[in-house]
Amino acid sequence: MTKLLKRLPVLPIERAIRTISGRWKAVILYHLLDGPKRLSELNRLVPSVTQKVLVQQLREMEAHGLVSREVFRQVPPRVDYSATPLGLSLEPVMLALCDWGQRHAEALDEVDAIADCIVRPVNT
Amino acid sequence: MTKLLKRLPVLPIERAIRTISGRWKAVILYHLLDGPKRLSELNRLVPSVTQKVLVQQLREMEAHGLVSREVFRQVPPRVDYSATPLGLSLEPVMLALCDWGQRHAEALDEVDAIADCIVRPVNT
DNA sequence: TCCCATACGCACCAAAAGGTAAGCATGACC
DNA sequence: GGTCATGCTTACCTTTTGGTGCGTATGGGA
Repeated sequence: MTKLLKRLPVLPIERAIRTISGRWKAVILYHLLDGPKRLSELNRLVPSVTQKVLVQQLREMEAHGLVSREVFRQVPPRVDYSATPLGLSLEPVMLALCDWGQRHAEALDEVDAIADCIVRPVNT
Repeated sequence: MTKLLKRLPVLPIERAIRTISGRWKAVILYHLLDGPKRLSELNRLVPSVTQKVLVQQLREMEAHGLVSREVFRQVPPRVDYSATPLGLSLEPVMLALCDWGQRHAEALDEVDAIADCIVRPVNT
């Protein structure tokens, strides 16, 4: 675990960017915003990510306090990953990033392949 | 220039993160928020960045539409880099990231070495 | 016994990223 | 001629990142 805990930058913006900028991290966190997920679930939700990188990124987000990991004593093995309150507090930031990303695509005339910005399902 | 223009992700949030997550990019953009800067100026403002990486990141931000570059016909050579309107539109997002970064440092008890979040000087 | 689902870990590798240490070009000035 | 300031460019290198392709462990069920 200490191997994972790379020192974060001193500058707050660099720090924030560092915590969410690894491959698949934003996607992973997006899926954890609406509840705990098992590794296998996340793998099914994000088919293109390799298990190795998925575990790696989850472990890193855990080390940075965005994600918590709960191990159940059962077989088959069960481990739930959840967004921590700190991780959840990233939602508006992620939304801002997403809105801007869409704006950026429009500005560069690349709207053809741009996706939506629903970060968390609307609770009814 | 085509060598620099790496395809941006389809997902808006990944796209946004990709445009600002390179080394020194946030710092560079921060300095451009309050007006055009020459390469040498930026180098003095951010002494730790190497010229090679500075140029590289500026060129990439230019390719992504965040930064514009104006070449003057003079000697010594003069090139001004400015934040584009699109680049300027990142300011609130950067502020959100910065606020969150500070919050993150507090949450992890690492407030000792955290910096401020003044993104652009207050116009009086 | 085998197969299943789950959650990892490891060895290896290619590509990407960032950095060091040069070099070149320009015109102006001495 | 040399020096200056500026803005690059290049070669080389190290480190980091993300991926491929295995392997291991657990208990339950057939």
